[in-house]
Amino acid sequence: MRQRKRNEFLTEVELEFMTELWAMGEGSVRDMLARLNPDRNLAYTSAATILRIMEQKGFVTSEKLGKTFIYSPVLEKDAYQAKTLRDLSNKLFDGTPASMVARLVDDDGISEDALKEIQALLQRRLTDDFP
Amino acid sequence: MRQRKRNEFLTEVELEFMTELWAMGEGSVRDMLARLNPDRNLAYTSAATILRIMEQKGFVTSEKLGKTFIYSPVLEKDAYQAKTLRDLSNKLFDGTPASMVARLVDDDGISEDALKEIQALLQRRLTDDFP
DNA sequence: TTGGAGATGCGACATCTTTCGTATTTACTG
DNA sequence: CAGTAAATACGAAAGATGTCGCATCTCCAA
Repeated sequence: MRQRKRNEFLTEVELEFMTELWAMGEGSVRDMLARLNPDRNLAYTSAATILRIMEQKGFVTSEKLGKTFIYSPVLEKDAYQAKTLRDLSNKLFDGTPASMVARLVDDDGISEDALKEIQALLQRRLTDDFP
Repeated sequence: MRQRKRNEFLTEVELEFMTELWAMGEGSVRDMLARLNPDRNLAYTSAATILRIMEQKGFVTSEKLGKTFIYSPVLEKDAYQAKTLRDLSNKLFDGTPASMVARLVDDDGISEDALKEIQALLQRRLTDDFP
């Protein structure tokens, strides 16, 4: 299999696909198409191509079942989330995660419930890990 | 001036430039080049092109001083940070900012002081804006 | 065992990004 | 007021992404 240049981050469409794959656990091209928004109108071959490239990039693996490839994520969603946050923190928040949370919390779009949830989360982390 | 298609997010290089522009407040092509890592070795015309395109996209404005354009950010860093976080939350964290903080806080790198600082900020935000 | 439905492989094309070289314009200075 | 150093404008090339059509391959049901 030809190896593609490895960019460690997913492109727009790759993230769209990976999100479904994380939710499904695994799936074929048909499974993927069934999950995409019907308005998406993506050709079967396009979806197949995208998955094939994602495999070449190392984001997914495949296993043949009958004549169909079943794709699975290589990286867990948690791990990818953490990696993305680290990258964003470095590139846009001077490498200080705290400033990232600060900005998040300052955002007008955030609800009171979300804030309270975050607060509880912090409280738990503080009492558990720094007693 | 020709208008470019507006993608509301900065590309890799555009973010690199915008970061310097946010730090400088404003600056010419020369100012930008002076701030980039010396190993970067970017041609003067490349930097000029990037800034021109950023203006076409609406990320910066310019003002002529003598024969030189002085560029300024249109969007403040805070606002762009918030926007980026909102987008990331939607695309990778099911639209729940709390899950984003959860992932962040699970990371070992964050200090107790940082956590406490955030907690204080949250407390203030909750009591001030949701009395 | 074989014909065909359905899957994969691949090349092509349009668009966007990043980079640069060349051509042109411009505003000081002598 | 002209010459020139320095700036801008523009086109092009190389690589990445997103999409699709066509060619080929492959099971399995009759």
